Amino acid sequence: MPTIIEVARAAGVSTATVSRVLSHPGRVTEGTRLRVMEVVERLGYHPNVAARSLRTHKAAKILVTVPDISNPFFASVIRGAEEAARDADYAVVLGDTRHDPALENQYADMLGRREVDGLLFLGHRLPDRLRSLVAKRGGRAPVVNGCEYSPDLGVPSVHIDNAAAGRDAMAHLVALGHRDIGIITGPLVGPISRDRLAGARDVAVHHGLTDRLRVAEGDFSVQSGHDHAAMLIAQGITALFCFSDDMAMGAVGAVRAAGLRCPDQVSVLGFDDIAMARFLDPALTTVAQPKEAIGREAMRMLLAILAGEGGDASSLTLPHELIVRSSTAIRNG
Amino acid sequence: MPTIIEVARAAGVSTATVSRVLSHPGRVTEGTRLRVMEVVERLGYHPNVAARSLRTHKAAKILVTVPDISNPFFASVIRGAEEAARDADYAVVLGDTRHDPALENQYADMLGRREVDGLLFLGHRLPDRLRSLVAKRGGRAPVVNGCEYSPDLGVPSVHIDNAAAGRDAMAHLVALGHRDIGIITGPLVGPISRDRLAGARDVAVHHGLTDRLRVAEGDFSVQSGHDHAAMLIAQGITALFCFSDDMAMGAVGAVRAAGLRCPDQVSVLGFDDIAMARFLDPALTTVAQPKEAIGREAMRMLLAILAGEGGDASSLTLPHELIVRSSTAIRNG
DNA sequence: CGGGCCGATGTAAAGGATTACCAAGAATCC
DNA sequence: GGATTCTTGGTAATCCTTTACATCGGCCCG
Repeated sequence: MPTIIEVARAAGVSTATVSRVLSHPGRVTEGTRLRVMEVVERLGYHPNVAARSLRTHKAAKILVTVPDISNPFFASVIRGAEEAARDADYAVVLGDTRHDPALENQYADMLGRREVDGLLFLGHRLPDRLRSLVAKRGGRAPVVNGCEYSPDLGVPSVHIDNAAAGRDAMAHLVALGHRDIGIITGPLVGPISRDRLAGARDVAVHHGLTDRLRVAEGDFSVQSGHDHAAMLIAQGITALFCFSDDMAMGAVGAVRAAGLRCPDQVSVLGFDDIAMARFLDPALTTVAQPKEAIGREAMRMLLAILAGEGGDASSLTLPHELIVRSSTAIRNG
Repeated sequence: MPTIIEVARAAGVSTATVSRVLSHPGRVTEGTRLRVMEVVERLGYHPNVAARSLRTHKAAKILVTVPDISNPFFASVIRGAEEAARDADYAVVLGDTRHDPALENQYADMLGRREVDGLLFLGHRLPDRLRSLVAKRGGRAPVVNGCEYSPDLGVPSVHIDNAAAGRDAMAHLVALGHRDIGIITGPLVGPISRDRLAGARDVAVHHGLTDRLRVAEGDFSVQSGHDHAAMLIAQGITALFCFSDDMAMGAVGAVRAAGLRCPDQVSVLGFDDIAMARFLDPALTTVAQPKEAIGREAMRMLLAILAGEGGDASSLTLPHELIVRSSTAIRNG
């Protein structure tokens, strides 16, 4: 493992020149550049990142925390984030927090240790440790949120218009003639679910269905979708709006388990449009989110903050789309 | 951002003592330990990782590369790996290589730059850059593979017995009376698919079905499962063995699209037992892999190599299990 | 032809922690 | 009580790069 000193010696130049060849090629003569590069190749030299990081105060790493990596929605967001990071020569450190605030804080400490340059968090909770940092530096703190939008957090974020999405979904079910509608939300501590629910409620109110709306709080997992759906079906709903495709999938299972058919007797509407949604039976009607774009744009926003670009970074709303497939149908009877 | 020097000054000790308090608490008196810790807390001191890493030659990071993070199987493996890493105070750097050898190599360079201490790769390709390293250090190189098993790679690995799994799955279909069986493999360049296929072939040969077996090479994605299944169905098969649940899901869609029913006219058998397999319609018969355990054990193996424990690390085979649900049934007519 | 400038390169000082080695005081033993 | 061993903690070298500043020619211009 050669160091810059050995390269310098072998090339007959100083370490400063070697460093410049690698980091600021424009600052050296073409001749020396070639001479040094030849030695670099021959010796297989790679600058030691710890030394570089110590000197430059940059880690070239971004921490991405996610509440549940086995949720395919988050996996896609991460993919987008990773791609954007790589394009800018940053690496992604992954933190799977399993919805655990203690783990979220533990990971957030990496920012304090300067182990990473920034944090992109996909949950809804801003780790306690970061409160003061964000309070002090506001939109200039190297912290960005993906998916959730809560202005009071003081952290820029990339997301869809969840209230509008909730309205669109609900309006679709109402338009199909459904009156007894059940909703399975995600954790209501998060603005995502609250906004979607608020949107859905708007539509219910507008159609005088306020009292007939049934709401259950799920956790985005297949299992919770299944369990809550079973309960709501027993209460006589004819349509279910689930805040994730995973839960919708569980709900379809519950419909069948109850001896009913989807969409004939119970319509099910999901959220996210994960890859397999179209291949399910019935193919899932769902609200598509631009998953990779959310990750990509959130990462870009974070990198822009790190580069000191622009004014105070603010939030970005990306478009969603209701995709009608076969899991929703006109109310039967 | 205080440094160790400021802490030392404030506590009235030398930097060496502060360092010892933090890294080797046993080497100092309880009294000084408390005194130093008090200052550490008060100042909010965190050791700078770049400096530590420069000095100790350890990055406390492991690179995990995955061909496709949006594949739920890999997501689960990563979750297990991340957990094991965290338990040992290592962080996970994520590399989504998208099956691209160039990206695999780019990520592998992180090992050369000492940016990470080890590599856990979940694909089937050992990056070129690592060839010589592995050739030289064999099982002592900080490189471990998850899922795939190829002895000729010279890299320790954690996996199931894919040949046996292939036999089990095939035997199940044959026992149900199927004779015209189609197989949709993953990329055949990888040993996973080759081993499973070999196992399946064994059973076919044993039952004199060699000539009736139809094999198509997929890529584990839902879409490829759908497309290849459509083709095989047209050739008259009555059962399909897919090497991933995603592909099985696509295959079930193709069965329906062909106007047939699963499992009545075409049985479909998957692989992995992803979370939603049981909630699909029909609930998927599949070969379960201990996904998180694979990740966890592979990470532990890697950490053991880094700790210099044990002899040459070798491979570990974890148990698989055929889970019979409703997507496979006795051959009809 | 001399001074000023500019571009290319070298010199050396950070950057912040760990730890080998050493010194000094305390405990132990005969 | 003096020699010896253990503890405890300090001194300072070291890990490897980056970069501010210094230097040194060469070139241009008056």
